[in-house]
Amino acid sequence: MARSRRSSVSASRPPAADRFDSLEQEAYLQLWRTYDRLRELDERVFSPHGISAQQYNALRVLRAVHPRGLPTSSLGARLVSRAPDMTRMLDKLEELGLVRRRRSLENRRLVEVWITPAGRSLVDRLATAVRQCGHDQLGHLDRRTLGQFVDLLKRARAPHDRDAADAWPGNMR
Amino acid sequence: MARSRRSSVSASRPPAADRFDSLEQEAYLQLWRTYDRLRELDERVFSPHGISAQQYNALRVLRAVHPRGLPTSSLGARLVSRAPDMTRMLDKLEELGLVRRRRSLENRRLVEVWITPAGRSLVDRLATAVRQCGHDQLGHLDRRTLGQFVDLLKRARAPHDRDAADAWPGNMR
DNA sequence: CGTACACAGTTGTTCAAACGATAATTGTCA
DNA sequence: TGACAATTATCGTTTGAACAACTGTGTACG
Repeated sequence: MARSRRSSVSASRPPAADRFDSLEQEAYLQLWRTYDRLRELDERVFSPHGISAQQYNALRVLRAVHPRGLPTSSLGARLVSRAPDMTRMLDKLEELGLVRRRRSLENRRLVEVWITPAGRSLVDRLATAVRQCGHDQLGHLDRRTLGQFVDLLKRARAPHDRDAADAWPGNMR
Repeated sequence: MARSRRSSVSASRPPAADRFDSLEQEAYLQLWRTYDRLRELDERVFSPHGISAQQYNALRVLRAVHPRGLPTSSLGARLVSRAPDMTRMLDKLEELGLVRRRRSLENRRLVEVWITPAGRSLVDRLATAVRQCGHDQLGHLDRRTLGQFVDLLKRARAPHDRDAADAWPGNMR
C-alpha cells in the first residue's frame, strides 16, 4: 500500500498522511488512544476500592468544598467528564456511605450532597496512590513538556467547553 | 485540611495547584476532559447511522486491508481503544450486514472478518462527514500546533503502548 | 391569581463496557 | 505419543452510559 518509508517525526511535519484522512483526525485518534492507555492505569487504582475514576472525582470535588455541600447539578458540572446520570452515581456512593444527600430547604428542587467522614477518609487514603499513578502515567515527561501538553489540551477543547469557566480553570485566552 | 483562604499564587495566574495534586495529574485530567468534549462531536456523526465510533474504526481498518480479511484478534489490536468484547461488537456489525465472518481453515481457532460491499459503502458515504467533524473538533488549531499536539500525545503514552509498533505509527523514540 | 414555562432530579429502558469462566484448537516438550 | 500449557473466540453476568419520559418545584408574565 505504498507506505512512505520516511518517518521523520519532527514535530512540525505531518506524518502518516496515508493512514489518516486528515491531520485533525489523526490528532483526535491519538488523543483517544492516549486517553485509553492512561485510563487503564487510572482505573486500576480505584477498582480495588469499589469506585470508578468518575466517582473518585466527585468525591474529590466534595472534599474540596467540605464542610459545605453542593447541589447535584453543580457537582455534575464540575466533574471531568459529563455525567448524564448523577442520580444513580450518587445512589452508589450513598450506599457505600461515602456521601450524604438532603433536599434543600431554600429551593426544594435541589438536592444537596455532602461528603461523609468515611468519604474523606477514603479520599485521603487514596491520595498517595493517586499521586503515584500520575507519576506512572506521565512522569517520563519533564515539567516544561507537561506544561506545553496541558496548554495544548486546553486550547484543543476551548471552543467546545461551554460555560465551564467557573468550574474549570484554564479556558481563558 | 486547613485550606488557607488567601491563595498565595495571587490573582494573576491560577495554575490551580490547590485544585490538582500534581502537574501529572492535572495533565491527565485535562486529557480526560478534552477527550470527553471532542468525543461528543464524534459520536454525533456516527449515531444517526446506528454505529459507534469504535465500530466505525473497525470498519475503517477492514476497509484498508480489503479485499483481504483479518482475524478477530488482529482487528482488535489495531483499534484505537482496546476492545475486550470483539465478539459482540462484530455480532452487531454482522447483523447490520457490514461485515462477514468465517472460521479460518488453516488455524481453526481463528475467525476471519471481511468488510462487505454495504460496509464499504457506508465508510465511503461517511468519509466527508468524518473529515468535517475533524475540522469542527480541531480546525481552530493551525497545522504546526496540531503537529506539536500529535507529537506530545504520542510521547505521553509511549511507555504504555505495548507491542503496538506494527498497528500504530509513531511510538518510536 | 393563574397559566405557561423553565429547572432539578428521578425513573424506565436499552445498549455497550468489562471481567471471568469455558470450550475448542494448537503448540511444546519430556 | 501424551500430558500440559498457550492461544482464540464465545458466552454469562454484572455494572455503568446514555437517552427519553415523568414528577415536583420555582419563575415569568398576561
